[in-house]
Amino acid sequence: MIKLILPDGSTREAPVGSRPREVAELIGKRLAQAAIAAKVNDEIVDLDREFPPLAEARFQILTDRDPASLEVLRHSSAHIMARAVMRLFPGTQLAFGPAIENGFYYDIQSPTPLREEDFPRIEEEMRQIVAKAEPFERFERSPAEARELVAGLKQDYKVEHIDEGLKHHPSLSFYRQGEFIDLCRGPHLPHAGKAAAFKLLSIAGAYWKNDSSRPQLQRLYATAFFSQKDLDAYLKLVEEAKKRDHRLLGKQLRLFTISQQVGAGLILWMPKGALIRGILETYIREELVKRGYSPVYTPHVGRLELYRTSGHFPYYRDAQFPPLYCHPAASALDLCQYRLASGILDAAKERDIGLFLDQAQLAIPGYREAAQSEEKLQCVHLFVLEILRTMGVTIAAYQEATAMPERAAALLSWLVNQEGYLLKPMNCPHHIQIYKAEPRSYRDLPVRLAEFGTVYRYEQTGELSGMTRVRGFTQDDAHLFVTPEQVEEEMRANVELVLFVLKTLGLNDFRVRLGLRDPNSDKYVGAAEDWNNAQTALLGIVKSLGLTFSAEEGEAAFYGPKIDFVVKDCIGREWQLGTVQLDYNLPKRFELEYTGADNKPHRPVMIHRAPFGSMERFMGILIEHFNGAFPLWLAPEQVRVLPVSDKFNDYGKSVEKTLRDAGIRASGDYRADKVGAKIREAQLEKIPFMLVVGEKEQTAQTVAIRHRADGDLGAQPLPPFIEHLHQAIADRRLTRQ
RNA sequence: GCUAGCGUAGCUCAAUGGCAGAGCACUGGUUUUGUAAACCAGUGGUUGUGGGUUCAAGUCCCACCGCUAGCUCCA
Repeated sequence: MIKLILPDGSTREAPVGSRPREVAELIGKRLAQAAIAAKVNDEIVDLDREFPPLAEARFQILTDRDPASLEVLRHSSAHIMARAVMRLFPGTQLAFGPAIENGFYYDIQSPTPLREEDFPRIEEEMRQIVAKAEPFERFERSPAEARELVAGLKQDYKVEHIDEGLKHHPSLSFYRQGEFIDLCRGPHLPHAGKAAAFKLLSIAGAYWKNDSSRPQLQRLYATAFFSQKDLDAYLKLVEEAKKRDHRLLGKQLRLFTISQQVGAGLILWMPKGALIRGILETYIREELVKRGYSPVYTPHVGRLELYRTSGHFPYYRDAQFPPLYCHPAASALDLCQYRLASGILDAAKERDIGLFLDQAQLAIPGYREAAQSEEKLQCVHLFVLEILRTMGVTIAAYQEATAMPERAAALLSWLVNQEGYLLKPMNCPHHIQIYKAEPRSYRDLPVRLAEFGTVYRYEQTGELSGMTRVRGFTQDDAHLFVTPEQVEEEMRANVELVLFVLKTLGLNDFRVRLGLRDPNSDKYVGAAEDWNNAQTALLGIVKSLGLTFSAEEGEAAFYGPKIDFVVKDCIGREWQLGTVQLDYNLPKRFELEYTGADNKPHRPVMIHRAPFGSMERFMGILIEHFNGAFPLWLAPEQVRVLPVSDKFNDYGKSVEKTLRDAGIRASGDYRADKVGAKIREAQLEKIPFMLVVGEKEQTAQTVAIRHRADGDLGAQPLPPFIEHLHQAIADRRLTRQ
């Protein structure tokens, strides 16, 4: 017998080999009917799963009121969807089909690609399946039997998955639903009839096992609820959220624009957006001065050699605007050098570099057809010789070299002597040169150099998105050069600065991510010991500040670990805003020093940090956060004066002038429109205050105040109203009161 | 970059392969207005770009550019 402890504390005995469903029936018929799944200790299991051989366990029947049931429903809905697709598109291969935050998906590969037009048919087929209310039956097989079973079903991805990941499991579970059998861990609904409300949402590509070198499948996104009412409410919520989209509001409120003529991913800040940005910059600049930062200015380009030294140019080669070389042959030779230096590559890397060379439009004769070996390098080599000959360039060391690495080195030594520039992808190398411009003593540290530095990164086309992912952006950047002893205090102060900034703007819905190195990856530079020290230091800081955070391997920068502040946009995508990063690597690469108290040279540690992250992304998120209704201190237009008719335009203009003289961003609407129309327009522009002026106000020398959210607030003389505005602005108030 | 979809006036959207349209905005006029849209008239287009099929292309085909969703990437 197993002793079950129910949520209310009561206990029940259940024989070994019995199932949750039987217990539910004993408790009550209605409960058994409403049951979706059960929770045994902390595990969610099928109603028909035998109890494990335990002496006692916490036990709970889950109904559609438990949030955990929703996940079960969605997982089962994924099976139902896959079954429907299999019926309509015979020969479809199935991959993974999990429940996700607001629904579920299934990755599939059908002989004919699915399109959104197919959704109604699929949904209809799903309804047919649901109407039959067939049970989900669980059974187990050994890995070898399981492999045979899925191979017999002609499910190649499932076979591959067993071979790659599951073959060492003692036993694998399957679920059968009518003719449909799927390898699956479960748990599932008792029967398909419980899947009351579902909707297919979108279709997109997704790589098999999230690996871009593997085949790309079709991912069908959908969602499911226990009732149509819940589904409708969810869909409505999504629709409402989409109205906050900064791309939409940015256009409506004329905050920014993107022109195809200027280029994709390049933000043009319109006057109103620029005004808000200016206020934010002033705000943070004042804060930095208080905190001992030194503002600096540096150019938008730098010598290539600088970025070779920092590592940015070679490391992010394919995510940068092409280098600007003065010599006409240098761009081509640079690409050839890059390829030669890369050596012989595996298939995945060869594909990537091939794509990169295609994108750079470097057509090396015979390269594509050449075997994946020394042969490809030979093509590059012959191409280099051709360039040297036709362009009249002599590189003696190259011509003399016999081995490919030697040739790559010879080319590089020619290239580094060429005049070449890079649009700066990072500000740190420039700030480092300012640090190096004078000898530094331990007494000078920390040196804190701050700049609104504009950087350029050639993001993949598919990544560009409004203001949140762009190709040119301005970081509210700073680099701190500190002694090892100062690291902790300075890191802490910067994390606190980020928290302060977020709080000022009411951005409370963020998460903290501790980005750590993936020890199995080769993409990180620097000594393991430095990494460990840095990571331990960061961990200590987030812990001591009492922040809830998630430590994530593989999320570090290539030169050091970081603490990121991540928020969600209106459609639920996550974006990194503020960041604080620790770096032992660049000080080494640039041989930074300060003189210690012992009169000997020491190496400083660098901290990279940006509380907003990028002005563009921050602005995008802020637009959505405020739904375009910026608080008074940020509103591009704070007050609009609305004369009731043009008889009162003169009085309106005097009110407007008084406001402007008091430093308020005010305008007036003196068109021959009714006041209702003027109000409507000001409301749509989300202007915080409207001042209606007519006969009464002119006579009494007052203004009738209307707030965009709170409506008519009655008449008041101008001076106290201005005083109120001044106070709210000074306090950076987020609400009217 | 990849998969799927999309691109018509400043904005939101119409238009069986058969004369490119509406509303809003804008301009001019009338109205003199009291808390979310007064009325009349007018301007506005090489249908993203370039090719092709066709008697005829916004519509069909190809390439490129851009946008959207997701995947991969993200200093």
